[in-house]
Amino acid sequence: MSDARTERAAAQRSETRAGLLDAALRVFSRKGYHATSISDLVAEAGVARGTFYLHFESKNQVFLALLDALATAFPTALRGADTSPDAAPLHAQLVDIIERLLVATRANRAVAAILFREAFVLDSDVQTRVRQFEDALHDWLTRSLANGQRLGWLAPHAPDVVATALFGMVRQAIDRYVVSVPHDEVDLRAVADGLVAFALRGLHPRPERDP
Amino acid sequence: MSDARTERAAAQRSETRAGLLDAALRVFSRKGYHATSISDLVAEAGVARGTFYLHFESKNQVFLALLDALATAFPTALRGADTSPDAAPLHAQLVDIIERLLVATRANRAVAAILFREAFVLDSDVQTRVRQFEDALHDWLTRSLANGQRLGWLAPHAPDVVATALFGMVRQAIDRYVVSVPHDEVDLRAVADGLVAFALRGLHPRPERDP
Amino acid sequence: MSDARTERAAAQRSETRAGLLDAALRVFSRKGYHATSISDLVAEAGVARGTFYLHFESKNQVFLALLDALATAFPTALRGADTSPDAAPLHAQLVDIIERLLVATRANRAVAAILFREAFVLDSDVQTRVRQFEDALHDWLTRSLANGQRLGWLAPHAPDVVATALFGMVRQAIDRYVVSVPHDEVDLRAVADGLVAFALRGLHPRPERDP
Amino acid sequence: MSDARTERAAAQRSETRAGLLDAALRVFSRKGYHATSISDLVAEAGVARGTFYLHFESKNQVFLALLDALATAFPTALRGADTSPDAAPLHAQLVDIIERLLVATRANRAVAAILFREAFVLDSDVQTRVRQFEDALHDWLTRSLANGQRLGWLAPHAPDVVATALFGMVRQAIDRYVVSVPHDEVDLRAVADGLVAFALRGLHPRPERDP
DNA sequence: TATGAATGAGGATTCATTCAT
DNA sequence: TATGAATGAATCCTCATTCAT
Repeated sequence: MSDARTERAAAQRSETRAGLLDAALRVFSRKGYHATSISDLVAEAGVARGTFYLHFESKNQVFLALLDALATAFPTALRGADTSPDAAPLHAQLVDIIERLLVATRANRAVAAILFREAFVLDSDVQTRVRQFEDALHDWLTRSLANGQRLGWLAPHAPDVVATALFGMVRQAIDRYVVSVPHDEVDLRAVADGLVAFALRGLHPRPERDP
Repeated sequence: MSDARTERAAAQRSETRAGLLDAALRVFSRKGYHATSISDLVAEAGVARGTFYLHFESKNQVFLALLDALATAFPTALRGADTSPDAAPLHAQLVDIIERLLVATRANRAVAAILFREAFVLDSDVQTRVRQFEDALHDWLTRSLANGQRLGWLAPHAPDVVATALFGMVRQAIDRYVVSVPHDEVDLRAVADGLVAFALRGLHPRPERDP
Repeated sequence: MSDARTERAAAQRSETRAGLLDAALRVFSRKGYHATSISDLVAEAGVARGTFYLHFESKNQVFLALLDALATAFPTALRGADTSPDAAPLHAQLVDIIERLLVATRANRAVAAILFREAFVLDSDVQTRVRQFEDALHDWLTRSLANGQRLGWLAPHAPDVVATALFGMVRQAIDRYVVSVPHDEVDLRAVADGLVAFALRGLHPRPERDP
Repeated sequence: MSDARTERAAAQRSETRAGLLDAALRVFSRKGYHATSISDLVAEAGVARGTFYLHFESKNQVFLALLDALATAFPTALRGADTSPDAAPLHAQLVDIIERLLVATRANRAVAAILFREAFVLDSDVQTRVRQFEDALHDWLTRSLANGQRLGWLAPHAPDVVATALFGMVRQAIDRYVVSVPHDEVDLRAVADGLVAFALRGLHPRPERDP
């Protein structure tokens, strides 16, 4: 009974929670995760200190909640890429994927900044989660590379090392062209194109092109 | 006057300082920079709290002192590489340089760990210093690439993006094969070789090899 | 919304603050300002250390808050004096004013003690405030004396020196008869009378009275 | 035996002690007593920290040693005044005494500053000594005044109050015209003259002068 | 006697967290 | 559910004092 009242309360509750997440995003962007105190959070959100603990156990849980948004945005963005065999050639497909990745990250710039720069001051359980995600990604990359080599699609470099290299390339590109840049003034398609071109062709001048 | 006494005092002083630096290295490795308190430091070094402040102004200064060791080790290591024109071919030279870089980093693993993982919780002046170093390195890389392209030695990719990619590759390799690995069980020459091969040739299977 | 809760909270807050001020008054009286630590304060008030910083920024702010009480009591006390032209003769009026001054000071004995004895260990901004107040008072006294001399009401002594002397007289009287005396056992009217008599007539035996 | 060596050692010892006292005077003048640390003292004196404790038990003892100089200078200065019955008239004699007092204080300005402004942060035994000195002076003044009144030389005001007033007058004059003034730019004879004139004649315009 | 490195008690301050309302 | 005053553990840092040389 009194469903209306219950519903209303639930709505208000999730509103408060959303307000806290919004505020967190803003303060984290401004001061960084580590330098932000619970006081800063509740002040920005305009709620009482105690209210925070009704919704989150700790600052880490806030970050995890924000991370969920990123974790959702990523697959969504990538799912939009057309990877069917008869679509664009490999190069264009890869550029498309990388660009979507960069754009999705830019939409969650503040979270990405924490993830890349302050992961090590997060609680150890969050660190574990992040590390697991990275490991999973690295393993998937390594297997994909090994597979591509077996099929003759890729040059036969050490898969583990190349996976590491690819991961580092993209990570640094995100840091440089997305996280460190205050506004959306970088052409991410050009960046994606440059990365893919380099990753596919390498720095060696191609002798066969000369003639 | 009384040089003997003065000398002995100075010796004792620098011994204590060295002990503090050693202890810092150990505790930072174990708990991370941010999670380490001055209490932890002096407990590990076996000196009184006040003694710390006799030698360092703050935890940041300790890190800077440790960083100096790394900053010294790097050029020394790289100077050993033979980069004369008639030495080994480019590939072998690059492998040599990268390997020396990785080895030198391994010798200062704890400092590198802080540098890569916790740079953002260091004092802003240290952050500035680190950022300046990275920027200088990036600029040098970019200019070198542009130069190599003009001379026809390198493929014409976007220099800024490629510099970013190269930086990220090496950084991630250091993180994965040096910092994250507790003991010296990784063959860094193999890693260096893999990185250089990938960076020079790219992932594309080489058509000219097919026939 | 929920005015009752907010009001109650505010009441509790100002109660705690008052308790801290009360405690401060007691401890300052007992140990002096400089010798009192924040620990002493909170122990006397029976609150936690952190609570102190919820209400005051520093020990200095506590003193300033106590000083406000004195700064309020003074004008109030003096306003009670009847200084209309057709009231009592000058001598009686002056005695009344000085007595009210001494009584008001006695009601804030602990603060006066700090003000007179430990002003120089207070923060420099408090020192500045105190010094400004003293300077203003000295200037007012000097101008009043010069004025009285021009009108023929006062003997033609050097106004600046006499202002200094008057200030010192009252100050020392406060120190001796108010601050240094634990209880209210001094007849402040008699003190005021003695001061005024001396200040008006001087030590010289009055020749004209002899005959 | 070896008297020469012993003597030389004693000479050096008292030289070090004198150097510390000199340094103390300088630093106290610059930073005030309370704000001066032992470190400041030994740094200014150019000796080691331990050396300080070979000569003084504490900062308080340094101040006491400096106070001795003042305690010696005072009687010396006053002894120079000609107080024989057939010398100058009372007024002139008093001016002479007060001026000598002010001048002697000016020669020991730094010590006087501490005495007047920071007496309450000194050790309790020093406080006791200072208080005893003040009490003795007050008692002597009171007795002298009572005596003068009995002999008809002085007007019959309350001796205790007048003693307090006189003490405060001089004290404040010292504070204003000696301690607070950086250089010797005040005409202390004029100040002494103003004080004595005021103390003898009072503020009341003298009716007998009018005709 | 002089040195100066080391000591550690003591003080200030912050901030995540609790709990009565 | 929301509030916000209170808590107190944890941390940084200073400085008078000691003591081996």
